Amino acid sequence: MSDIRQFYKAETFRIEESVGFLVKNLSHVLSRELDRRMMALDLTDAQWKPLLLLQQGVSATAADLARTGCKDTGAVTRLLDRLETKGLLRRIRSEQDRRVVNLELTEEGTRVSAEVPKIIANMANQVLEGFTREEFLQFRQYLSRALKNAQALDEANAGQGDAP
Amino acid sequence: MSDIRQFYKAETFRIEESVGFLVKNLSHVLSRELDRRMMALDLTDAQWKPLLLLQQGVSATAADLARTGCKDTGAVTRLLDRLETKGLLRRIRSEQDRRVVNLELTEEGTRVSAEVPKIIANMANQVLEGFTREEFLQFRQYLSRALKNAQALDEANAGQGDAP
DNA sequence: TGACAATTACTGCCTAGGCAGTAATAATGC
DNA sequence: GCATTATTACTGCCTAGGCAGTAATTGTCA
Repeated sequence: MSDIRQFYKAETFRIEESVGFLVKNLSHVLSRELDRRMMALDLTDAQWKPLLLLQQGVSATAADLARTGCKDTGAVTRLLDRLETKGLLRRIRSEQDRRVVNLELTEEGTRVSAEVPKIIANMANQVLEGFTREEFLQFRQYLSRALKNAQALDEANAGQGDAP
Repeated sequence: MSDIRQFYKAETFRIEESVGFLVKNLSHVLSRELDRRMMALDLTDAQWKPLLLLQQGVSATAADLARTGCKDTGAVTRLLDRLETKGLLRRIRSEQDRRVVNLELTEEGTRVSAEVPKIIANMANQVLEGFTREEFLQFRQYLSRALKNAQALDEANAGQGDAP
C-alpha cells in the first residue's frame, strides 16, 4: 500500500496520458484488425484462441479456457457453441468426472487451427515494427508485471466466479 | 516491410508468450475491475470515458468520441442513449451544422464525472505498482508505438467507417 | 455416512462493439 | 447551379463478455 507511487493524481489526470487508455485502445484495434484477418479462415478474433489453446494442449475443458483466457465460463460456453456449430470441435462428456466436458478438435478444426499461428505471428511482428529485441523483451515484461498487478486486484475484489 | 524483425515465427508460436495475448488479457482484467469500481457511481467501464472526454473538452460530438475512443459510431450512439437515459448528458442539435448533435453534460453528469479521475488515477497507480518512474515512462512509450503501428494496419485495411 | 461446500457446465438478462445500410445535411467539383 | 461525394447520426443484425442463478456431480469433513 505505502510503496505505491503517485504516477497519476486525480486533480491532474488527463485521459490521453493514461496507460489504461493506451492498453485498451491497443487491445481494441488489435481485435478489430485480427477480426478482419481471421475472416480468411471464417473465424473471429475471439474464436481462434480456444482453437489454438486446444491444439497446443494448454487447455482441454471449458473451465480451463475460462481461466487461461481470463473469461467467464458462461461466455466460454457460448463461444464453444459457435465453434461446435461450425464443426470445428466436439464436446465429449468425461467418464472419470461426469461434470466435465472434454473438448476435441475435429479434422476441420485441426486444419484451421494450423493456419492460425501464421496470421498471429505475422500480425505481432508488424505491431512490433521498429522495436529492438531488447525493447520487445522489456515491453513484454512490463505487460506481464502490469497484468499480474491487475489480476491481484481482480481476484481480491471478485466475490466468486472463476477465481478460487 | 523489409525491416520487420521476426520476433515471432508461425512454427514456434506459443500463445502465452505473445504480446497481443498479454495486452488483451490486461485490457480485459482492467475493464472488469473498473466495472466493479465504477458501480459506486452507477457507471460501467465503457461509460466513464465519454463523460470524462466531454468534461475535459476533448470531444463534443458522437463522431469525436468514436475517433478518440477508436470505436464505431453506431456503438457510440447506443452508449450515449444509455447515458442520456441515466440523465447524465443532453443531446442538442447544432444550428451551424444540422447533421451534428452537440453533447452537453447535465448537472448530475458534471458531478459524477468529477468523481471519475479519483477512481481511475488510483487504479492506474495500483496497476503500476513496482514500476520505477523510468519504467513507467518507457512502458507508456512502448504502448504508444505499438498503438501507432496497429492503427496504421487498421486504417490501411479499413474500407471505410470512422477512419478517413 | 451424510450434510455441506466446491466445481463444472450451462442459462437468462444485461451492456457492449463491429459491419452494413439509411436519411439528412454539408462540402466539392464540373 | 447541380450532381456527386462526404460526413453525421442512427438502425438492424451479428458476436461477445459479465453477473447471477441453476442442476448435476464430486470433494470434504465432522
